[in-house]
Amino acid sequence: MDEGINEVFAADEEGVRDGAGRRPITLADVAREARVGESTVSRVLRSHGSFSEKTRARVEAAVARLGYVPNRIAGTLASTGSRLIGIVIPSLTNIVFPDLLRGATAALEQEGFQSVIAVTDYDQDREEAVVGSLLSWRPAGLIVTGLEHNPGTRRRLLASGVRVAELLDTDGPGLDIVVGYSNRAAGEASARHLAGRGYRRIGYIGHDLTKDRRAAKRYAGFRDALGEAGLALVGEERVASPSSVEAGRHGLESLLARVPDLDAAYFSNDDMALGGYFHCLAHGLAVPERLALFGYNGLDVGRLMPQPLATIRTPRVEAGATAARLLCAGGPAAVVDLGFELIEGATA
Amino acid sequence: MDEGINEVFAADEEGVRDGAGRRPITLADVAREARVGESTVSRVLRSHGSFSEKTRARVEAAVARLGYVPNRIAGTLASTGSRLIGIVIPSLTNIVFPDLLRGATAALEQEGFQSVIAVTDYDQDREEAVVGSLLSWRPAGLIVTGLEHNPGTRRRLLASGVRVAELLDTDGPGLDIVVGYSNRAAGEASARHLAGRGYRRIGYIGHDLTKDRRAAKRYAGFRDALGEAGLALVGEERVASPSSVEAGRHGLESLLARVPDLDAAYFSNDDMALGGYFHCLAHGLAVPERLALFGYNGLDVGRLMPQPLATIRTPRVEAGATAARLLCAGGPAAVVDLGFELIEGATA
DNA sequence: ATCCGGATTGGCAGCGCTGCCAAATCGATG
DNA sequence: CATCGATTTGGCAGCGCTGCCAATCCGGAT
Repeated sequence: MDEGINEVFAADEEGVRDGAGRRPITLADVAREARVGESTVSRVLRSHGSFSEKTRARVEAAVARLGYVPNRIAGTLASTGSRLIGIVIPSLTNIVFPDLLRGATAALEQEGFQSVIAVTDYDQDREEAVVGSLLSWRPAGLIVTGLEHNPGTRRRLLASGVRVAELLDTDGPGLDIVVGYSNRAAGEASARHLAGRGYRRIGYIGHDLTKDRRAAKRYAGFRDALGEAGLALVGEERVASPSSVEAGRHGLESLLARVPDLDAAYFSNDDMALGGYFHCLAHGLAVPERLALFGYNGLDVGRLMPQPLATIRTPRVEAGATAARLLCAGGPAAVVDLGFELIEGATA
Repeated sequence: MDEGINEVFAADEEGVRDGAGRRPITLADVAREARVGESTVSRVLRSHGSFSEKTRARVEAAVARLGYVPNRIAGTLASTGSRLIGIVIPSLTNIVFPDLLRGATAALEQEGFQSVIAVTDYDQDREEAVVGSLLSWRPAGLIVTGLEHNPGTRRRLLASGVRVAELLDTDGPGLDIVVGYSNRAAGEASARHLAGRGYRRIGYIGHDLTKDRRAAKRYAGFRDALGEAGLALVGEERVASPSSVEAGRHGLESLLARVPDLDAAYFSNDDMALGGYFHCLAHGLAVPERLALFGYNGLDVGRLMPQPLATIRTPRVEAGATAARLLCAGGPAAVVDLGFELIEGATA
């Protein structure tokens, strides 16, 4: 009867895989198969505009028969706005960024958006490059991490006219939407907590602060609040590598070698603190009697340690989700401070 | 002189942000500004075909002056193959999948490809949906996790004619490219190791095996190899939740309540094992004398514990990178077994 | 039977770019 | 100064879809 269906595997009878010679099926093929116009097929597939029930059935039957998959590349080009959101994160090694992704992609999906992800390795030049690369997909919005960007990145972001959400930091001016919490205040809160508990010989173990600006802000806040309490860091150890359990363990070891009478250690994050805890366990240092430990992020693992880690819980998943929703909603520029929660734990 | 440059912020003098009225800059604008043809601009920007040095300079100047960002949506539609690879992973909560992403995106970027990521939450129906969604971007290839897919997913994958790489499992037939290692063999090796060390009352602590098929294969291999050694599991605990430190800690606690004389615990992965280790620490159970622990994945954290975790290191980053390279290379279907490495550690 | 308003439908011009092909240009040669 | 091959360039037809607009259809009112 109809030749349409024979076109499915046009010029390629060899079945599975190797569609080399197979012409891809387009909306026009579906229209021909269903004996309706192209725009009708388009309307039915997007449930947009009006069409009769009978037409819907015919189109859907044709789609099923041909195994048609709409081409979103073409769809996006033809329509005005894209349904894409670009997400730029510094790292995939630290679980906080997958957390952020998780919140964002879940919310995005609900709104019918797709996300494209790029990783900068904490390098601002790479950030500029990946922002350029993401912008070339003409996204409806961009989610980036932190407020610090090099001038090229800022220029591109601004010039593109694309909505931008900056995440996980509220200490400074934002470009558009800002969702997060104050890293500075988190550092301060940590210092006040340790000082209030009576610790006096406090040290810092951190990773590369020139790249991780948020960790640098926590460090600054911590130092300042310590100063206000009449205290000062009695020692610090910065490892050159990214944060890790290993860096925390070795960092604490080095610091203790130099400052044996340390009574509390503030770590740049929970991974580092976990490493420090392992060092204490391995060397029989009583926590927190001999040495108190304080982290940052509030990872699950800290809660499950024999002694729950004293730390600050940050709403990472929520930040991703909130940013995604705000971008989709298209409201005005805004700063959303989600706050953080100090967890007393048992290590400090 | 030339009106081109005045078009940059056409109809919008108010500067920064809110490009509402601003007409996006297209390749045609650049061509006009540089006083060359569109195809010349296209050639220069892609360094493809031939053009004089003088022309290159003029085009680049025009691009810089206008702040032009190529539109890859249009570029992809116009050219034949896309430079997109879709990546489907079950979860972002477990660090192994970000590891895989890391390897894949790094390799992909080097080859000039962009990746689009989707998460299934270990749900085969969601996998089918996200595969469909990714296919609508007409990717050059797809990276999926595992070999088990529901019939709809397989059909879509096959029908699309797109290259597919299935990762982290070699125990079964693949669709096209397969990169990973045998989970079954990993389970067997773990069992042989424990049996060889003289452990006799061995238990299993795992998460939801109906969803995580690879963990199920390790479990099966473990049981079988135990059987060959004349042993059997003396108890097992399956938590309904996804794997986590918490699940491991509570799982071991429950199991020990039921089987107090357990002498070794095999966990579905390192996160679970870490939880188990914490339980032992918290309750003063000597490891490995009173209870031996064995994990899976070879996470960094296991290596840094006071006693390094006995586990199996899996090449996750390498698997991602290898799959990406094979997809880009476009060679024939293949199975690449990257193997795994048993780490003796000190907990078993 | 005729007319009317709303529901439904099809045609077609782009979206911004690439790929093809023909035209123009250049430089060296006869 | 004409000629020829190689290099460089521009024009334009799509890629597959959406959005607009005009055409058609339908059922009830006149």
